[in-house]
Amino acid sequence: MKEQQTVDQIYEIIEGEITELRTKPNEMLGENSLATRFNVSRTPIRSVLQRLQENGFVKIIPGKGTFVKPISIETASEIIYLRVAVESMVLRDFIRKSSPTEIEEVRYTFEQLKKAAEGIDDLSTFDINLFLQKDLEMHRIWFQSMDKLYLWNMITKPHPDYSRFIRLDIVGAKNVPDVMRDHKKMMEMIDNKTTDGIEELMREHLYGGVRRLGSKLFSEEYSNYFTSTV
Amino acid sequence: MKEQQTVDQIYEIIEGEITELRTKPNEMLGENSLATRFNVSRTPIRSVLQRLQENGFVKIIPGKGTFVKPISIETASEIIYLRVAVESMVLRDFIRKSSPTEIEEVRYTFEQLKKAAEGIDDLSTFDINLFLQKDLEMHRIWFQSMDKLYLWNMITKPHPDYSRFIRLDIVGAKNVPDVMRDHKKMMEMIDNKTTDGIEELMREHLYGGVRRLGSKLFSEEYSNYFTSTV
DNA sequence: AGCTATAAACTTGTATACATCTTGTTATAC
DNA sequence: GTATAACAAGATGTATACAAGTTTATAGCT
Repeated sequence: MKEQQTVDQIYEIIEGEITELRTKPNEMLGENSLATRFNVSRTPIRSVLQRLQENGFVKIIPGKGTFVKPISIETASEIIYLRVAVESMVLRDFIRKSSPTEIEEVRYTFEQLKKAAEGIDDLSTFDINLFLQKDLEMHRIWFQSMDKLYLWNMITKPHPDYSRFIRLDIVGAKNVPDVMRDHKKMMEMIDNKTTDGIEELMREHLYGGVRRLGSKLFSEEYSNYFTSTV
Repeated sequence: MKEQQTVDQIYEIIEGEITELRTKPNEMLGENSLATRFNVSRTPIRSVLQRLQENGFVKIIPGKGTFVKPISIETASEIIYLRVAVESMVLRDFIRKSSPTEIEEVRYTFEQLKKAAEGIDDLSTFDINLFLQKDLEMHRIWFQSMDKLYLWNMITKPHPDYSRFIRLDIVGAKNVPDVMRDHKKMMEMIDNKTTDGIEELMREHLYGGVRRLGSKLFSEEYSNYFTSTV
């Protein structure tokens, strides 16, 4: 039996291409062309496309075709709202209930993050991926300490609207100072064991990328990536 | 072409049976037997089973069979945690930003809920489904007013662990006073425009069903419904 | 030229034969 | 009686032929 791996690999490839906006919204994904491309029959391709539809990446229209769904700004915004709500509560719980060992773990990651951010003055050596990785890890530790790893995976897994929306923001070196400022405040709250204003801080932190997008969304180039009601 | 409806109908039936614990955890769902039962070929059945796997209801093991996944109490608990976080923030935002019209809408539903709860003294006329419906509607209005209907659907759609977990709780007339007490407090907060203690109230409200379960979970009858680490 | 109708070339949905893996049984050697 | 090995039955994975809907193109009529 051909390994089940095949279907998973194909799924990852196509989902990645949609998320990275290489295959654009409203573009068609024909079963036959994909079957030819991956050198398999239509059966495993159909399996992949149905999974993609179940996760909201495409819409299958019988007799017509399978199409990449347009991006809904509203839905993306609601996902961010979700993250603010959950991450605020997790961080609040972490500040209240975490053990000294867990706090040390966060501080260690925070120091690594600071170190990664220091290189920003010399762009030739600055490693943006390392920075983003440490950023994510800090958030993850809070969830892990509070035994909420399932939620963490639910929040960080690819959401069709949110994932593509933030792709449009250039996550580059110029955002590093903002991120560092927010994380410094969070670290202070952990040290002082104060939880006041966490929600506002988390809103600022997570909605940051949205603000930076500005009017770029309404340019001709991207206008037909989105659903009607922008 | 046979209507796509067929697959959706079969999916709803099987998912319902799993959620209602009629098909029990670890039970096998054979493609052939299901194909015979619904009088279709294996193809649409496979489509259904793959969707069920994508949503976490079953696990497909090639060459062996498709099995209903056991319930994870930890995951169910995290879903409740998620609801507490999101609903707390939504209600807080509702209290801060809602218009008089929207408040009137909530009050109207609350009055209907009270009316539905009054019949509890006479169990012959008491309609538990009407009560639960009005309960849900009150929560939904908050989300709708804050333009968070996508989140509402995400939270209330069937989660394999959470949905089956709360099934074990007898959602009966005896819980009505608890629910009414919580909703009364929420209505007061809306009237007084105070948000203090919302999170604790929401924890009490949503974790209520869990507490009532008690040691029932560890009885012989149910013990093998769950994953190892209870 | 323009409009209409028919057919041809797409699309996805379904049924089925065959391949491959797992598991349990059964027969045979010891 | 026991252990091992071969086999049979049943499970999902894949490829393919055919069914049915949708769009496009083309031939023909006005």
